[in-house]
Amino acid sequence: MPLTLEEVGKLAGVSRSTVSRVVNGHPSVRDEVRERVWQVIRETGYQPHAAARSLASRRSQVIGVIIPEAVSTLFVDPFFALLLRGITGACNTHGYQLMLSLFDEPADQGETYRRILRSGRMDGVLVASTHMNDPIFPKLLQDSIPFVLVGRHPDPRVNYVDVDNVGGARMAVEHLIRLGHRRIATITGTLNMASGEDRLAGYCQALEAHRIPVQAALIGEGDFTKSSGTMGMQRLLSASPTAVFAASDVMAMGALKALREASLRVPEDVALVGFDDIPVAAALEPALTTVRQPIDRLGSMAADLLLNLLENAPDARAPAARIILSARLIVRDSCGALH
Amino acid sequence: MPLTLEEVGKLAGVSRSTVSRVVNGHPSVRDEVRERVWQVIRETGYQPHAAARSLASRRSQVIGVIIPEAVSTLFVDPFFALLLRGITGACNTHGYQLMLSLFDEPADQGETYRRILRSGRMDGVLVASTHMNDPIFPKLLQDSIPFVLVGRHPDPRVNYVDVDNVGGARMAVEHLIRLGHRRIATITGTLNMASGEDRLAGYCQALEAHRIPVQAALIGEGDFTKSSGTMGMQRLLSASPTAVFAASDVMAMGALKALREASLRVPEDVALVGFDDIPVAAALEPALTTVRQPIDRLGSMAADLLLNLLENAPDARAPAARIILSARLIVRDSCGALH
DNA sequence: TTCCCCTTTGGGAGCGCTCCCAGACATCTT
DNA sequence: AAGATGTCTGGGAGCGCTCCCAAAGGGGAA
Repeated sequence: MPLTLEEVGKLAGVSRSTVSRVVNGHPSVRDEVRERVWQVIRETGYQPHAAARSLASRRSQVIGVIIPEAVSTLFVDPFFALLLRGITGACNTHGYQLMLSLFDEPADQGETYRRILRSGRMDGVLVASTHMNDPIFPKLLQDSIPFVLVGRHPDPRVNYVDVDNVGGARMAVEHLIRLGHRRIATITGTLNMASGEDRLAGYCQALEAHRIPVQAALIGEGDFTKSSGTMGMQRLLSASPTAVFAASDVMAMGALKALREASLRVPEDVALVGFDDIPVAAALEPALTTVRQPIDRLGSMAADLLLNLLENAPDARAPAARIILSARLIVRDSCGALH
Repeated sequence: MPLTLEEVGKLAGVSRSTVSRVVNGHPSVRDEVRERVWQVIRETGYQPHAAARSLASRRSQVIGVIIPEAVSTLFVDPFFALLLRGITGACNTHGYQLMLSLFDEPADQGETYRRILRSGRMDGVLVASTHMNDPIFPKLLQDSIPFVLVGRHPDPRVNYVDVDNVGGARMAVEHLIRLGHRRIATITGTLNMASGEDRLAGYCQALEAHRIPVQAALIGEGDFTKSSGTMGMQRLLSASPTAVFAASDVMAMGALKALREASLRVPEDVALVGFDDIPVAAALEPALTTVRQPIDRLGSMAADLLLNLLENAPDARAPAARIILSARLIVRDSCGALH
């Protein structure tokens, strides 16, 4: 049975209200009284009751992180772990708590949505959704629940933070061009995800910037899984590319397997570049050249943005914030640059 | 401005109390009335206010997951992602929410502990701590906060779920013995973590069971990081082992690097076995033989156990539950069994 | 018929906090 | 000296729910 404000007040010889003021840092308390109250709080280990506070103040100091169903299968991807680390970092410094929801059941998404988001449990949410047409966005907008998306979104009302997928992909492909490659293939990610689209766009931009025609035969569609990388590569082999840009490291690993099976050496016969810089990329044989995303910054920026929205005047008329973090090319062995 | 019980009641022509009974499935409501109330709830999308509910009922339907500081650096490890997936699965089926806390600041751990655990925000917690002497345990016990530990703990009051690290390690080493190895080295994990200790114990047990003397020269201490695997392997080289059991796949990868640099082939010159079966283990060259833990079952079992504790009579006199899940040897190329 | 009991319903009293208003003084002002 | 400020403090009135008790009404037993 923890103490209440009232009881702390009695111990310190003041009222409930004064203790509340002290706890919340309200200035109009005499120094001497404030000190006495803190003393009691310290001695007793008093801690305000979160539910009571949130009932009375209409805010919970909790934000949610929502990872929709489609993504949660990919949850093992270190991406989410890093993202969560960035998010919790920001939460810790702002004294917020984090509620994690994986939307597992596609069936009654509406029901789950209601239970989780309309119970007043969280002040705002971060959504890590890859599908821009996820039905959650209209709902969040309609309920005017403050939210920030991790990933690009076309709706002008959506606040988001994203990595510069286009620029990252362009860097990767331009690096291959600089190394003299002209027949550069790509294995794309899922094309109805923003990251899949954007990385393909970056590939195309790089080629066009160097007046290299974009050829359908050099574009293999994948879905970010390793096996789609292998299959994509196998299909691309007939076009005999001298270099391949895989839209994710995982797919690059799949491609590597296909190349090995075709007795092609990397980078001697085919140069390979990935995207993501997952932890094993450096440990592969050959070490994978790839594009690194500042994932935990992505998380902390998204959280910062959301907390900002919550703390400062939530001015509905202000335009939505769109933050793009730049990616970085990490040159290793698989592109042949170091030979 | 969401509706309240009172307002739903007015719309349905009944009182607050009746609506509450309907929402909570209390039996003593006339069927006709119940139906009418549900009708209104469905039409209006009414959702009870979590804070009010939790204030009045003294329970929040939220459990916490605490990952202490020492571990959060390793958070990128897919272990935690899988564990979280298991946990959220169990939470979703029981209608609980999950609050995630990474204890980042070792400095004021006491302060953070208080803020997070004594605010009444969660009904119980899962602790993913690797250090058995983590100061959090005495605090949790003293505050009698229901909790379940993921990982072994000697205190008889602690409920825990763990993987059979001893048995897993023994399996791995016995497999090497069966393949004819006698000079089997090990690179240990951090030795004040239960998993580090236990895997070493399994290694020793396997040797002893086959009357092979345990030699200090064949035991290299690591700390679960890749570089400690490399360094450990380098030190062990002078003892010229024919096989190595690394207490984690990540360390096995480090060891692989050291072996390569020493121009030793795996598995021809030295057989190598890891532990964990992280996703890349299969993709390594050679594919790594390792021990697989049922990580997401670990998470779901821990959550189930905790929710059980919360839902059913929290009988303080009942002995703590200790659940051990068995591990499984995954034979691939690096141990030489397939040659 | 009268009484008792059982089912169903309504309302009061909190849960522990925040927010606001008013009161008690002390300090200025004119 | 009297009023006008200003500073600090206490208490009332909720926040939206649960829990309990009591009341209303119906049915059966005596």
